[in-house]
Amino acid sequence: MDAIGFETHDHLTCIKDGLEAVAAHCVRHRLQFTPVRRRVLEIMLQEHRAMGAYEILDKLREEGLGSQPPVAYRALDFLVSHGFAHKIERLNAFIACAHPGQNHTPAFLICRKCDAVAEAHAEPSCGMLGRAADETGFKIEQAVVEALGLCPRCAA
Amino acid sequence: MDAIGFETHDHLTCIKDGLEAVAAHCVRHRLQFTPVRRRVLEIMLQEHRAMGAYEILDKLREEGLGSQPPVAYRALDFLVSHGFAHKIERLNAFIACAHPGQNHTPAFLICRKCDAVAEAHAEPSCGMLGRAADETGFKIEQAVVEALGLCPRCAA
DNA sequence: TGATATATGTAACTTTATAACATATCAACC
DNA sequence: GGTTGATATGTTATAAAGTTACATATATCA
Repeated sequence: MDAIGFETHDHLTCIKDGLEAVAAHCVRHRLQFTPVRRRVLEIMLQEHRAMGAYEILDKLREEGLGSQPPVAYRALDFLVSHGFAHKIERLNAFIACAHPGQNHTPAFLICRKCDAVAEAHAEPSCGMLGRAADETGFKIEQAVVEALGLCPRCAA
Repeated sequence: MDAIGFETHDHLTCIKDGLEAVAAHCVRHRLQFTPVRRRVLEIMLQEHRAMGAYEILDKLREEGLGSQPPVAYRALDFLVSHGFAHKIERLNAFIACAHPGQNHTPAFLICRKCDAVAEAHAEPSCGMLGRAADETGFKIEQAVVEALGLCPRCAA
């Protein structure tokens, strides 16, 4: 319910905390937080915006961490499948999760003017969608919720 | 709130009614419902499922109605921008609208097993998303709501 | 009928994503 | 501590999705 992304904040802390939270989660769950995976997450945390896979790949390439698409896509698959990052379907882009580790259904507010993305929380089983699913007998496992519009800054 | 798509129905009628509703809407609004646009909508109504742009293009090509990607994408842009069809972001695919002409915010229930898609109705300004938007001052103009899971048939 | 806007035809290209297979590294058991 | 099976990376090639640009045609309306 809290949206993260349109406010100023202590960015160094947010990068550090994000990385540490994921690192800790990986230790607890015996997941391999390898250099490429770590760096991809760090890049997304640093940029703090939705980035295309090839844009991330360019950064990896500069650093000698991998130069071919599968390197980026595999790291992103890992991060997304464990909830450390999300794919913004509407933008074909990826963004670091604002609540890593916590089991949640993200919803995004995407500014069409400046491309800023804020992550909010949506409960798919609630509301009209949940009701429609119940009525038809559909079992929701996952949900993509993306709102497009104008962020506070661009609306002003 | 009503989901359309997981039930059996009179399909010939649904194709005919869909085309007629769109044709009438185009007349009222002075839109050009050209042969390619009409045929693309008809293909989607006939198949009654989400189809990729290139899959639609293949059919057009067989019929001599156009052979290059822009032909399909332009027709789809027209149909989507006027609400006669929708893009399913998660599938990079398109589907005929179940309520053509009516101003609405569609929500989709997508079966991950059989790829069937049902169109329901979602009000983006309601619920948690609307609340998050209000709190941050974000102005929602459009929303993508797509639930993934199992349709009644595949769940059984 | 002429001017303007809208739609189509076509070639070339960009962006996004995956398949397939070889090599390396990890992890955990004996 | 080496062996083995699973997991991760490197690399080539290719598939799938979408756009640009520009020429031509058709519709709309004064």
